[in-house]
Amino acid sequence: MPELPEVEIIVRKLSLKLTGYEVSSYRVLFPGLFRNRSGEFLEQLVGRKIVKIRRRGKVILLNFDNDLTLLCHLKMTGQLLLSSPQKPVDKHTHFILSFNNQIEELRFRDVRKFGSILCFQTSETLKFLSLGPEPLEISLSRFQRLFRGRKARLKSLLLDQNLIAGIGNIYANEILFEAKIHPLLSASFLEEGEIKRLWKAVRLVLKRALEHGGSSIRDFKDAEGREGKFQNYHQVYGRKDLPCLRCGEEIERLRIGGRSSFFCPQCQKEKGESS
DNA sequence: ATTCGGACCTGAAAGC
DNA sequence: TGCTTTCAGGTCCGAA
Repeated sequence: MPELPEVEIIVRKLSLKLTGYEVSSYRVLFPGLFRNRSGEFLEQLVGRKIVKIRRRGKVILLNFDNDLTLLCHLKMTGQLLLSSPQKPVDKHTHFILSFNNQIEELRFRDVRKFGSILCFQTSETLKFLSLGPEPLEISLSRFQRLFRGRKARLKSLLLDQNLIAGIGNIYANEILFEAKIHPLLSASFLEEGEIKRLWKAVRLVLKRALEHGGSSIRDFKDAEGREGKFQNYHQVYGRKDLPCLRCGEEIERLRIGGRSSFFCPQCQKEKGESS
């Protein structure tokens, strides 16, 4: 469910609330959540303090003061929720981290169970992450270099986390609309001006999404259980057959690499060869 | 080298 | 009403 803006919203709140807290106990309700038997490290978290919580792409990293890190990926329906320990635990809650300050605990909830947590040495972190640059930090010139010599469809490249980290299906669609580029366009056909538009669109769309607290289509909730509002501002995602908000043409839907792709055939003209 | 489909899961919504 | 099909903010793997 969550892409860069949603994950960032969660991380900001967790960082504010949990930094400095000391772990008092933990509960694993669904052991499959921990891959590579990394759950064996969990015992070492008890008595340790959280020193930093950060995001890299769509990944959430909780750093503890003994060189251990929890790496969380929410995949489609994962949630990290701050909750009162008194609140009943529902059947989709798979992991709970409790703190000495007993006012709030952290619960990992995930209906579809695609999400995962790894626990390992902080210094090993880089070995687990082969992610491309951050979309809000990359310079225009480096952004241009990303697409050099790439023949794949632009839409698929935007979703490639090794190329650029954090963009998912909603924002890839919205970014291409903002940049007025057809989703089937091969990256090698991108012109200089289009790349610049794309770079600007990436920044604009992600920043706007952040300002509106992310997109809640069905599952996304922030760390305090609140929904985002950016879904109310989507231009194309989920709007098949509805009029384009810019020109009135009907929004179309295609399948590209197995993912729904929404675009305006008028605003995002297909030019030349693309597939 | 790419691209595609399927797998991993559950549940909501749409279709009949 | 109820049964069936389709679809979903992600990624990984193996087969064409």
